[in-house]
Amino acid sequence: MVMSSGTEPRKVTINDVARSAGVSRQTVSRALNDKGEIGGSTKQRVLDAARELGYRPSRFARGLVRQDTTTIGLVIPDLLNPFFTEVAAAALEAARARGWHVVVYDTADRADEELGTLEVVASQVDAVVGYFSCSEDELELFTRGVPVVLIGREHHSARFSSIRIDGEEGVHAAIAHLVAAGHRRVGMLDHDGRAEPSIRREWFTKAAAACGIDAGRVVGADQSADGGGAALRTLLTTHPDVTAVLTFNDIIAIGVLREARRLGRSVPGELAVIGFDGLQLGALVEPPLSSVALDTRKLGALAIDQVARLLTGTDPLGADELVVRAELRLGGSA
Amino acid sequence: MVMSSGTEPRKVTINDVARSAGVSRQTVSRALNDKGEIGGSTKQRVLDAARELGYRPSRFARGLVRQDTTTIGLVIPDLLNPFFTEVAAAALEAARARGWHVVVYDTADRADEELGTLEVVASQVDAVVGYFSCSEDELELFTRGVPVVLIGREHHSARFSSIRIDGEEGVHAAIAHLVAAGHRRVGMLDHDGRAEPSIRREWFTKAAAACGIDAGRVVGADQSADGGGAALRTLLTTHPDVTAVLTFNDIIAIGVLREARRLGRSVPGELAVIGFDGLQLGALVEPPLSSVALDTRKLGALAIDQVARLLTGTDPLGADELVVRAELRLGGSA
DNA sequence: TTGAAAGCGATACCAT
DNA sequence: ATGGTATCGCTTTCAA
Repeated sequence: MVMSSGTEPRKVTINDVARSAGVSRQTVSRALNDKGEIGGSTKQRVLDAARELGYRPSRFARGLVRQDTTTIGLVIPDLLNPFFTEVAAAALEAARARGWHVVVYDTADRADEELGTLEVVASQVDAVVGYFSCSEDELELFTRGVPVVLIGREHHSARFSSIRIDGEEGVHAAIAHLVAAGHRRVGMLDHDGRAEPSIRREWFTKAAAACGIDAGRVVGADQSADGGGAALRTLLTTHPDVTAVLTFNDIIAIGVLREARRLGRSVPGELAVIGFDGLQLGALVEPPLSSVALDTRKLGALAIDQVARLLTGTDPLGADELVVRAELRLGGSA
Repeated sequence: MVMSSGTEPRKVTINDVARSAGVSRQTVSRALNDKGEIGGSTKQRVLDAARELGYRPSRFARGLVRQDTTTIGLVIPDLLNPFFTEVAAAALEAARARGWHVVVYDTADRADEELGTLEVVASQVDAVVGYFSCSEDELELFTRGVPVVLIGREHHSARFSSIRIDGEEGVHAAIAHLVAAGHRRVGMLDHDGRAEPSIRREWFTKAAAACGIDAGRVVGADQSADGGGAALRTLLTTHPDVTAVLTFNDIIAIGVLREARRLGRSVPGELAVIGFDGLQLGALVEPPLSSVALDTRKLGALAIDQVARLLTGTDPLGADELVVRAELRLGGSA
């Protein structure tokens, strides 16, 4: 265990162990892998030699010959965002159940570095799962050959699978709930879309129409609690008459709750709030957040399941099965 | 790109590409790795063939020969716990800066599976970082040869490094702050220690003594918001006279805030609350949580830094440098 | 510019 | 029970 001073601790290989124990490589291999067909004393001698030398089998050499170990890459925009944390935890759990390894990459919302990351990721894993902000063409280019499963984003190329989030019914239920409670002027805090309005906003618009209320009170919000607070102020300025608000996600909603408190506006009395995502975090705030809730565990599990099918070649799930439906979960904020 | 039906999509190797392009393996290698010494047209032909066949270099074969790519294993008890999320995010960021890959393992607080996980982890990575509940002997046994950096836990064996969390001053500041505000009966919600009281409780005891107040009002709490709420009830039963409370961590403190609200006890008026960890989450609740705050980014960065030293053989940081000091950060809850 | 051959570090298959 | 040899897929070194 003592290193000869001045020497680089060069990697100890199976050959070193074999030599030291006075046996052949294969015997070493047998001893270390608990295969039978080896004498007890020999085995012990090998094990001792291995420990003595501090031998660690190379995962590369091993992976090269036994083509098992599956590793998937999980790409997340921001692990500090509780929603992604939940998805990541779910994916980790599902992968773990299969004995897979998961390399996590937090792209830190840096779209500029995303492609570079993606290329590296793709070269290191058997499949990629997650959220990407780049175009499909770019995705395709930088993940050549690797199965890719997108979460919460539609795909057009057949190269990809995606887990769709269907919040249409849930949002409808939310709006219906608000309307039933007497609300007529319901606002929405959408996310700060770079371009088009979000699909969640479309659900809002549709539900509003179905419930016979106006859907024009919309402002954009940065995806953070602070962003939610700021957006609420804007909304109350541009549309002082709103009595309820639906938000793009729970983080924004939580910011709204906080801001409402600061403004002295009681929730749900003077302002009803419904978020989207159903984060566990929503139960910690006051009042507990009502939300169009997603089953994040199912989200992660589905993604991993689809990866498994893609990897093994067994019939992949169809688009209709790759859906997680959101449903209204009442807290106390609406 | 069309697969002959009925055939297993057997792995495409560099040889297939070489054959298809009518060149040798090494030429293919050159083309793919952007080495010079290759004709433009040849290169293009190879690239085309590779794309055509859907060729992906084996990461094992590649890793075997160029011994670069470093992968570290991050072991976390529960990714859904915001504290560990923050640490994980920090470690990911630090690793990313070095171009390392991080395989994340969420042991889901299952001590029974931890050793098995550990053994697998150790065989798949170049170093291991994280939180472990097993003994050092077990750790040593199941991570033979791999550098290990423990976070927030002392080590005795020289085999390990650890990042120490020093909250002594911070806790002292917290207690001093409470005492200065007139509090004399300060309780503590420690974690539900399996055995000894936590080190954080020791800090509390010490600080209380220094400030001349009693440190006997302590009850254990499960590490969750609900646990914090329940513990507060217990505390108020056993020690109805407390006017302030320090908690083992922020999650517990947040549960306390919620429970206090339910009990109609105003914070900080009728009950001052100070947590530990300084989670970002603390800013989202009402009132914003005062906390003995840890620099989680530094925590992660230090761990990764030490791993780097261990891996390269450059002088590792000493125990005195592997410390993250906590400091009191006032929110509004105390 | 290209190719042949020699590893990288392990396991598997077949002898003995 | 043990060892020899081929092999996994790729890069590097050295010739041509």
